[in-house]
Amino acid sequence: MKNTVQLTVDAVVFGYEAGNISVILVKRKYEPYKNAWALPGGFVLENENLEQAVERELSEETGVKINYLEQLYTFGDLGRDPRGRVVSVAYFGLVKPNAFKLQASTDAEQAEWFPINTLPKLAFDHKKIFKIALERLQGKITYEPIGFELLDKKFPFSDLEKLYATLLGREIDRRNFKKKITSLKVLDELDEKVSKGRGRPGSLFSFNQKRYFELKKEGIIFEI
Amino acid sequence: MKNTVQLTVDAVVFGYEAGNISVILVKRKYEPYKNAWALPGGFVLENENLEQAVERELSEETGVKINYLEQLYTFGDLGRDPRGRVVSVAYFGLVKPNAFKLQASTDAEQAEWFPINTLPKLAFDHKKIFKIALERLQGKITYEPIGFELLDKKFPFSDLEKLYATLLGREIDRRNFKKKITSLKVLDELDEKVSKGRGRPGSLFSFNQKRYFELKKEGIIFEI
DNA sequence: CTATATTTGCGTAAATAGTACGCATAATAT
DNA sequence: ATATTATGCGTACTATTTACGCAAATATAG
Repeated sequence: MKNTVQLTVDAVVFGYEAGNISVILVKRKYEPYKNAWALPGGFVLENENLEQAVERELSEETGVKINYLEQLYTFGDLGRDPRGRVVSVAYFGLVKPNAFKLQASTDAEQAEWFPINTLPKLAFDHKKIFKIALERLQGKITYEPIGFELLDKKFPFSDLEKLYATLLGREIDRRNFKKKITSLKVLDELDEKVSKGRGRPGSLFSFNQKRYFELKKEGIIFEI
Repeated sequence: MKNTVQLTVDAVVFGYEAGNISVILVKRKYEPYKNAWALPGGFVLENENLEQAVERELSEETGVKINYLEQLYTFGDLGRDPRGRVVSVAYFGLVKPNAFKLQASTDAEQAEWFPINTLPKLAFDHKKIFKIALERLQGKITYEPIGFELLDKKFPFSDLEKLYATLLGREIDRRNFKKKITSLKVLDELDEKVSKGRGRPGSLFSFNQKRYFELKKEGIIFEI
């Protein structure tokens, strides 16, 4: 029998609502790092795949319904966990706004959304994992469509625009942005209008799923 | 003590020479898959990081001097290894042509370069790992400069052109390609000329390292 | 009730980048 | 000499991106 290691999975799950990008953290119940905030995750069981492990841990610890999940990176440095050689396979997840409500009721392990610019101190090397996940999120928007996994089923165009502006960290020209998105033919304009208080009410849009996943497969290059 | 797994690293190392992209394979000496070809790799020792493990295995099994190495993906499905629960962290590597000579002398484990379109049957799920690595290689050339890690220090422009044509799997217009590369200011034209038998001799070029890594950092979008 | 602020929606001109070629030049092979 | 092969430079055409003007529909302040 060869030298063995303990294997965990951790998830960086992003959500977007009202111009804010947030991430799910859980408060640890046990040592090490008892009471510290950490990414949801835990040990992989002997009869489950890595993806199954992440989904199980997410459902146990946060109750959130994940909309998109992909492997991010594997962290295996010596000394990253005081319990010994623990290697963690990190995942990257996105959820839709309605999942925001779910977590409020789930207090089993105390899970909370934190806006990404006001994170508390994190356990283990989770700060590093989070940073890499954020880079991935920001990188993704330049080479594939994003939004379907983060926005509600129906949304005003300005929601999509704000999502991009937030992720890019700068303003974008609404008119050119709309032209670009329109040329991709990825949005369906609905008949409904919605008013957000002041200003002219706007149409609601939804993603055309077929077209959306076609684009994702092709790998669009999306220069805003 | 929690449930544990065995941890391995595997490397998909690409090299490029004379219009051919090749990958290093080693012939297995022991069961399982004795005498089958496989990606170089092996068990991670208890006192080394993942990167150290790949570099050690590569040097032990192939003697090749790796020029670039990044983590690719982690494979942890149940049943991927007959020895039990073995999780493999795969790496993606690139080497320069001069490393081609090195391996010829290293027969310890019998390591060989195989052109990527004439691979033998591979052990474990290494075919799948290879496929993902190849996609990564092909994907990389559209969003960051590539070539420095694969070409000799000095090379005629046609080498770079052929590399791109090979990776893209189609012909490219030399004149437009040169215009594009020139506009990136990433090449230094040397005074030397080189003749390849027939045809007009061409200047030798070298990558401007400073500029090259700047571009890589920015993440260019490189539509050929 | 009117004026102003706010947000959406449509359009057009200028600048930039990408594509498709033509053709001269410098070597080797016949 | 003449053909063949590979390099090198240029130019016209097309598509995409960027910058910005302005009208329309609503809420709110006075």
